[in-house]
Order: sequence, then structure tokens, then C-alpha cells
Amino acid sequence: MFQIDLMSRLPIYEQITEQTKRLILAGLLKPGDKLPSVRSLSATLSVNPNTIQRAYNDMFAKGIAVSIGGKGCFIAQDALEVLNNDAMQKLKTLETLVTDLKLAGIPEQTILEKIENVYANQEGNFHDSN
Amino acid sequence: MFQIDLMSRLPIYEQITEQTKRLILAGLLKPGDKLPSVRSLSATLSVNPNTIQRAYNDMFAKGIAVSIGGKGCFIAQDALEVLNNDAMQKLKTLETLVTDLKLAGIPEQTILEKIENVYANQEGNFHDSN
Amino acid sequence: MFQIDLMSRLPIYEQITEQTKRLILAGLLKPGDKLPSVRSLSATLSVNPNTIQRAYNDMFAKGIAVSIGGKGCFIAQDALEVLNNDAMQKLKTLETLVTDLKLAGIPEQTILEKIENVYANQEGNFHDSN
Amino acid sequence: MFQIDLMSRLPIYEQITEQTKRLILAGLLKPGDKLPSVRSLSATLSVNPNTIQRAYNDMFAKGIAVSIGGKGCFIAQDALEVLNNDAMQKLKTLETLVTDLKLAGIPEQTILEKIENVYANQEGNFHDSN
DNA sequence: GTGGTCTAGACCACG
DNA sequence: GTGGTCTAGACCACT
Repeated sequence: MFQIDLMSRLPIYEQITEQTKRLILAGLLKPGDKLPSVRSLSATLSVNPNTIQRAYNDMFAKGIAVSIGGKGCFIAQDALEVLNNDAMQKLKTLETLVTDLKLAGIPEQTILEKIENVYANQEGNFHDSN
Repeated sequence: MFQIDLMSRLPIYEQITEQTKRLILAGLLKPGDKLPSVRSLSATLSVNPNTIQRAYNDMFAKGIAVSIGGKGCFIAQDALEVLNNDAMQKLKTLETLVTDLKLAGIPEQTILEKIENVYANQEGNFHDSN
Repeated sequence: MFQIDLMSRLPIYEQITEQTKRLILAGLLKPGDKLPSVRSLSATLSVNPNTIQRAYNDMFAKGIAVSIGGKGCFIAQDALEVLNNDAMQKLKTLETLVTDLKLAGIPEQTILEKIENVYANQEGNFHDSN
Repeated sequence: MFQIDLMSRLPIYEQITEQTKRLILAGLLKPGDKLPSVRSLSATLSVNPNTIQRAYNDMFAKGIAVSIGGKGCFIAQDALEVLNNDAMQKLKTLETLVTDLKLAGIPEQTILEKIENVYANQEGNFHDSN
């Protein structure tokens, strides 16, 4: 379910947050769905339970997930709203990235082709009807 | 010459490296140009000299700049090659970013417009013929 | 009869205790009245029977309810005394809360209006003569 | 500077967050002020550095404080905005608290007197001119 | 069983 | 020196 890169500059707990976000955007996790328990995910990923807990706390703080007493952790009902705000920020990142590419002499056509490819590919596209 | 954001997650020394790269791409710094001395830049930016030194070491390691004993630091002759490789990596980053935006339900048109805007804007555009 | 909020930081068993207190204060439950059986309340609220039992134990310990072997659970005769002590504690909580609001720059008038509103509203007001 | 109650139901890290909030509201900490270092506060309070770190992370997430590289942690520039939102929530809490007190038979006059006392007391009142 | 908190101690990156 | 991350292991509260 999750793929951890120990060498990444991104801390493990943020990797889990990020991947959870993507699973939600991809429709593989929906609001109300249960997340794996701290201990089980800890075992699956061979990561300390504290680190998993921290990832979950991170998601609680961001409003992506909620914790229910001795029951477990669940995707928040309004997780999608949070993720939409995220997308707005990413659009800005894209702008500076493209500016860099332009300065580096990359022709506009090259970039447009990349984008065509992404949008032409239907894999993982669960939101067409939304 | 440089603009440091103390709040950024990007370490200060990397901010200096990144901005130097942009100045080169923008043509404001050319191979052979002299970089400010560690002490003067330290004073200008109100940044610890160690941090400036680290930024310069970073650029030496990447082949963007060279140190000439007793004379100072200069933009490397083959700095532009290095920056071209950089651009290739950024193209990949762009691809995952666009994939995320697609999943978030951002329409392709929105992204294409952003790119149009960047390329339509002639500011700082010194490398059209590359 | 009870309204459980699974998301609340307040444990479920305390939510039941608190709401029982309010029902007593509102006069909807009187000393000697029978409380629902653990099993039936468990079913009604879709809450684990252990949790209901814990809530009842909580109320026994506080002197709000009593268990009569084989018959069921009942509101204690001196439940109202217990609740009066409760009110004294809440007055202290109110004081620190108002202190915080004052520090936050909330004008006294705003708070006085809130209180006026509560006392002006006659709903559920069964104890005016106490 | 901080007062920790190990027996409180409120976790230590939240006690630190809460007390920091009050210090800000009281004007004893202003935006831009430096918070004690993780290690020094850890020593002062005899609390594990991890716990202090968690408290600080909590404040970062809430926008009350910011962390600057190897420099230290500081009160965020817009901390006061965050605290104002906090006050709005507390006003709601006040309302339910007063409702409880009314039900418990506490006369309105008693409550009004309490509030008079708080607002009459000028101690720690740094915001009169704001 | 679940999540939540805390301690202890190590290591890294940044300034 | 600073903060940030992670592991290991313990303990508690709630369901």
C-alpha cells in the first residue's frame, strides 16, 4: 500500500502523508475508509510505530484523517477539500518550474508534449465523472 | 543580487546555489565572472560566513563555480552544461507534478494556460536560440 | 435519549455520564428513575456494551446512579447534591475561560450579551426556584 | 516561564502550547520573539527533548510559531490572528458552560459577578490600547 | 485490540 | 550551537 524510500530527503512520516494523499486523489481511499492500524503498518513497512503515529498525527493536523478512540484512524470526510487547496499550491510550483525550464532553453513544445502525454494516459484516472 | 528566505525549507546555502544558477541561465552571470567574496556576501546578506562558504563549496562540487587560490571564486567555464543536465531532472519533476494535478481534477486547459503565460512573457528571456 | 459524538475528544463513557447529568438537571430524569439496561443502551447507541458498563460504573463511583442487583440501574436519591458540587467546579472553569477571553481582547459586553441570551431563553428551564 | 502539571489530563506538549498562547495574549511574548531552545527548555522543565520538540511542532502546525534552521524557534508574525480564531471557539464553549450552570440552578447574578471581577482586575491586562 | 504519550538515546543537517 | 528525524521500549486510556 505504501512505498518508503529511506534515503529520500523527505522524512518517512511525510512520505506516508503524501502517499495517502495520492491514494485519496486516485480514489483508492475514500472519506470514511479505515487506515491500517499503527502497529500493523509499522510491521508492514518495517518502520517504528512512533514514526507511523507521527505520520497519522500529521494527517490529523492537516485535516486529512481523523482518529476515533480505540477504533482506528479514518480518512476525514472533508479530506478532498484539503487536497484541493493543495492543488492550488502545486499550480504555483508548476509556474516557477516552467519558468526555470524556459530560462534553461527548453522549448515550449517539449513541455506541452509532456503534459499531453500525462493527460492522454488514462491509468489511475478515477475522477473523470466528478 | 541574492534574495534569502529564512523561513524557507530550502537551506540557505542551497538558496544561494539555486539563485546563482538562475543568474547564469538569465545571462546575468557568465562563465569566468567573479563571484562576491565570502566575507562581502556574508555581510550583504547578513548570513553566517560558514553558510556562504558552504554554498560555494556546493557550487564547486557541482561544477558550477571554481575557486582560484588567492584570487576568488568564479563561474566555471562549463557551468552551462551542468545546468542543462539540471533541466532534464526538472522535466521529470514537472511530469510528476502534472500527474498530481491531473489526479486532483485540474483540467489540462488550466495548466496549458499557465505555460502559455510563462512563455509569452519576454522578461528575462536571454536564451531563445538555445 | 443520548447523543454520542465518536469524533469528540471526550471518551464515549464520559459523554454518557455528562448527558445523564444534564437530563437530571433538566428534570427529565429524577432520583429513582430507571436507566436503560446496558444491553439495550448498547444496541440503541451502537456502542460496545463494555463502554456502556464503564459509563454506568463511572456514575456509580460519582454517586449519580446506583445498581440494584437483578433489577437494574437507577438515578441515585442524592444525585442532585453531586450535581451541585459539579456546578461549583464549572464556575471556576468559567472564570479561567473568561480570563482567557479578556486577554484575547474580547470586550466584556460581548460576554455579558451571551449570558443574557442563555438566561433569557426559557427552554429546558426547570429549576428557576432552586 | 512554563508550569507543567504531570498529572493533568492535558498532555505536556499541549500544556506548553497553551501556555505559550497565553504568554502571547498577555503580551509577554510578541511575534518574532525567540522561544527557548528545545534542549534548554527540556532541561528547565525536566522534560524529554522529544516532548518539547513535539510541543514546538504542534505550534508550527497551528501557525503560532516558526522554526528557522539552526537558529531557533520564534513566535510567528501572524500568531495573533490564530489566537483570535481560538477566542471565537472559546466563546462557544462559554455558552454551553453557562447553559449548564443555568440548569444547575446557578442564578444569573452569580455569573455576572464573576465576570465583573475578572474584567475589573487589571493584572496582566496588556491589550487595553489595541 | 486500538491510538496516544513519554522517555532515552542516537544520528543528521544547518548555521 | 540550533532544530529534525528515527528507533526502542514502556505505559496509559479507550473500545
